[in-house]
Amino acid sequence: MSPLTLTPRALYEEVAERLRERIFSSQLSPGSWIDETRLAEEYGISRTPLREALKVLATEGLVTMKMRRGAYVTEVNAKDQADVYHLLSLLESDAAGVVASRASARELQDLQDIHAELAGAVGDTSAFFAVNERFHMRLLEIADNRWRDQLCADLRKVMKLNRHNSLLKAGRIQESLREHQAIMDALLARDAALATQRMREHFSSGLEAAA
Amino acid sequence: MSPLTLTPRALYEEVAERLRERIFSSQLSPGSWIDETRLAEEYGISRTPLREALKVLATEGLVTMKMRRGAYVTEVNAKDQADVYHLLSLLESDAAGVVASRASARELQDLQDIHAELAGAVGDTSAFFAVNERFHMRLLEIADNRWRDQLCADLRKVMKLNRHNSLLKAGRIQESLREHQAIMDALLARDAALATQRMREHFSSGLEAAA
DNA sequence: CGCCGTAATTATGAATTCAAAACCTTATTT
DNA sequence: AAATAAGGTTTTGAATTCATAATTACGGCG
Repeated sequence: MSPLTLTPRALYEEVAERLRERIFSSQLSPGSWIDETRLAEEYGISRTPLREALKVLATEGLVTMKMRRGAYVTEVNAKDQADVYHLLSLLESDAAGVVASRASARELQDLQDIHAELAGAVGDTSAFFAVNERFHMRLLEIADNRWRDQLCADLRKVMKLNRHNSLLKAGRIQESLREHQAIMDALLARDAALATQRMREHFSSGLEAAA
Repeated sequence: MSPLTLTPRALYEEVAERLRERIFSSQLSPGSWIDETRLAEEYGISRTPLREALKVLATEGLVTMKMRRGAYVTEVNAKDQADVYHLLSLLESDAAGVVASRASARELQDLQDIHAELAGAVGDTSAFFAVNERFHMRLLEIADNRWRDQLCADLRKVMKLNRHNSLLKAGRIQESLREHQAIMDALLARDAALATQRMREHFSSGLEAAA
């Protein structure tokens, strides 16, 4: 069976995504050599798209290419995680401020609807996670900066794929909901500075919970 | 004795660099299609390393890959330009705050040295540009977040796609120098909030000058 | 017993080949 | 004459092949 036959995205992108997951879940451990031939065979593809994916990952900094000796997994340590989280917080907090200033009434209503869903999903952890993700996504969408969207998506991948540093701890659901409420209040009040600050606090407490 | 000089970096990197130059000099203009076959022939190489280079550029945002129709030079409209600039401002301003809080005396001295160089290069526009670039680079380096470094580098490349929106207008040299001085003062005073604010203002006036 | 030099093996980097999708031209039909 | 269907051409994406660098294995030698 070939799981890669029908590809909505380019093959090299698909492969890059799979490799990222392996890297962040430590199936490909930091510092280790990446065996092109073995992986290509395992995925049932040739080395060509795999090598393209590796070069993409090298540009992203996840992989280090050594001349004539192949690709090695770059180490993503605790500091890296913290650094990425910091950037995510910075970008999304700013987005919250933009939304508070410029969102239409309709868009704020959208967010409020999602927030209501979130409140209703307190019992179901995985549903809560999913709705939470949607809230943040929609917020970014409304902030209307496709470059930021891309950056945040990439950064979130880094965070999400490390199982030990989930963006949202199970035990924090009630607290997280309250923080979201506070953010919504600031957005509805059109207070950009407050929305920014509360989003930053939201991220900040997420970090403490992860520590 | 050293054949390393013949292959200082990988071929695909060399090609990527050449393509960047062509893009920045508008020999490859935004929106235009990139003819793999023609370019490979022109460089006297096969399509394989050229395609690898294109994928790297796509990751950087300079090039857009369209499924089954090849590579196109990314087109950045005025809004894109503003959006990217906003992110650059956000990230570098935050970096300035971090530097103010955490830089060692030695590192601040480094910045001051570069700043002194900058002051000495007021007469030579291209030298001023180069030193200015170095100042910002060094600041990021000291902020010590390799993920941000990468993001900023990529965003700056995207800014360079539009020749008319240089990050630093020739006519603003004196003003720019004063702003750098103000930033340095805040850094030396270890005032993170002030450093952040002044860096944001520095970017803000750059945007006005570009408009 | 260990060290070095050389042959064999393996892996990388790049060219070439190949299948299929997109495109372009042309001719046919209404 | 316009629309469109057919066929041929170009171009992309990916597999395969090939040359060379690097690593390993082996054997002779000190």
